[in-house]
Amino acid sequence: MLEAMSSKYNMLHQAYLLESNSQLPAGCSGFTRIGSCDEYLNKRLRREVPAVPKTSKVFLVTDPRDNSLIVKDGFQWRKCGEKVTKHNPSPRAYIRCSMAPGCPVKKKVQRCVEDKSFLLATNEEHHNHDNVNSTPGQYLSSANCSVILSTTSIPYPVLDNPFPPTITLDLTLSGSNIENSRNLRDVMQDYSTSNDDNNKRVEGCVSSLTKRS
DNA sequence: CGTATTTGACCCGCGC
DNA sequence: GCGCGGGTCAAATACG
Repeated sequence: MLEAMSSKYNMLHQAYLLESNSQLPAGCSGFTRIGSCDEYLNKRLRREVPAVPKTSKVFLVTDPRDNSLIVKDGFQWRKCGEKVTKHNPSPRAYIRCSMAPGCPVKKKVQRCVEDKSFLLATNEEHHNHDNVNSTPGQYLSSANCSVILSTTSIPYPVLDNPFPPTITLDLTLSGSNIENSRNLRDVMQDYSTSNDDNNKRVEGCVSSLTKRS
């Protein structure tokens, strides 16, 4: 995960530099344009469309005052279990999509050990129905997400976000030859220079996660 | 009263 | 084979 994040950030950084020099085609800007920038940087990377993974992990920041583990992304979720794991005193919630009968989507949500404002949501399977409340994968304002790191190529935009800035990093491994020119700490420090508190919280939480990985 | 949530028991996989 | 930890299930409880 650390390698993937570093790799993706490096590519994004290059893409940003290229864009700053007006070398990118129109429409290839912003952090949520990962796929198109990726292709622009290395068109030979993948000719064939990779299979959509059945599981994805979303690392997001929520309001610490909000104790709910239900991620408000437009879908209707039903909590079906809760478990306290060994390495984390915060309970892990097991929730299922109740928007449509027979929908196989399951989600595991757990708070970070060091900073309870961070949530790690693990999605399994895919919805067999449309989301009538918003576009798929869209997190709503009540989730209070300010940072979202995704292991899928699907961006997770946030609406009416009171905690700027919002950033989505694609953590999907696009190849085996990953070059790590920057470490994760650099990534987190660079992504925003306007909010030191957020940076410190992200650093602490990421380091706690990487210690166990 | 119907639906959602909680909670503890049970099951299963993995490591020793 | 046994114990531990994670995931699921279902009865009990809460809530609108």
